[in-house]
Amino acid sequence: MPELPEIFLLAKDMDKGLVGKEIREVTINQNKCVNKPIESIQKELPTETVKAVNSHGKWLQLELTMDKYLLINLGMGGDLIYFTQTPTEKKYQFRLDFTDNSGFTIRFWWFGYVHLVEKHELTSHSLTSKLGPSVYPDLTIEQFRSLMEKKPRQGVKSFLLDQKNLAGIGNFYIHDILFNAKLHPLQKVGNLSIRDRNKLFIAINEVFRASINLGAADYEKNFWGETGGFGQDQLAVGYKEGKPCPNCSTAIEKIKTGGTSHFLCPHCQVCD
DNA sequence: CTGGTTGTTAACCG
DNA sequence: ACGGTTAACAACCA
Repeated sequence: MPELPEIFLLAKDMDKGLVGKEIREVTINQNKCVNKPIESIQKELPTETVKAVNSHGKWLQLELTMDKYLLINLGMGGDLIYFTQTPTEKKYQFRLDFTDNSGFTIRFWWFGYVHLVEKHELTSHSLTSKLGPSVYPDLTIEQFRSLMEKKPRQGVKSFLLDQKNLAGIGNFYIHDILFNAKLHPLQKVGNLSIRDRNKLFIAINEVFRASINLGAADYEKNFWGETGGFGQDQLAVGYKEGKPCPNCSTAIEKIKTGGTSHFLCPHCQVCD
């Protein structure tokens, strides 16, 4: 559940369901996803209690007692699912059991991370300390404008996907965000008018709000193991090569933008 | 068997 | 230094 809508909802559900629970046991089936030896994590985590769960972009942050933090990234596809007695999922890389016999399992489709850090290490943690602000729901238009002013030469797609600028946008939602703002992915940030910048800000909020309202992406599972209601049917141009643009009926094109492909309407989204 | 993919980083190039 | 492009990680699907 890699992008912001999925992680945002997961953090909310985890905060609702896990605060106050005490960790009894940790199971790690893939040592590459953790940042310390398995034995030291299994020694450190038990007796810790969950204080709060927050999200930052595509990262989950479990705040524990004793100033420890568990930082989780589900990589490219993956789920984190709650259980009350025994896990509902059979395959998992990471599992946490609480003293009340509930717990959760984490399964990565591709590579993900579960890092245990001290509070004072948060500012030096290489994977999260350089993240920009989450794009939803608290980012203001003023912050968004000043971030863009720092990167005038970057292409707008590359700008939005770079987590050091803004945290949370990924390759699934980027197509419709740029379509809603009527922008070409390779347009330089510095060439965007004030109106373009405002439209882009609104587009990000519209797309993410629409997905969150439907329970996020339908290709991922939430904390309770249920899939969301936002899928390709809810997208305007993403993954719709050859279908008519909902705005002007021109056939949607699939183009290469660097290493990834991008779906756009060649009539509505043009580059200067 | 081949190619593509919702994420992230490092290495390389101009 | 900066932005763009690739490869690697390694799992699943068409």
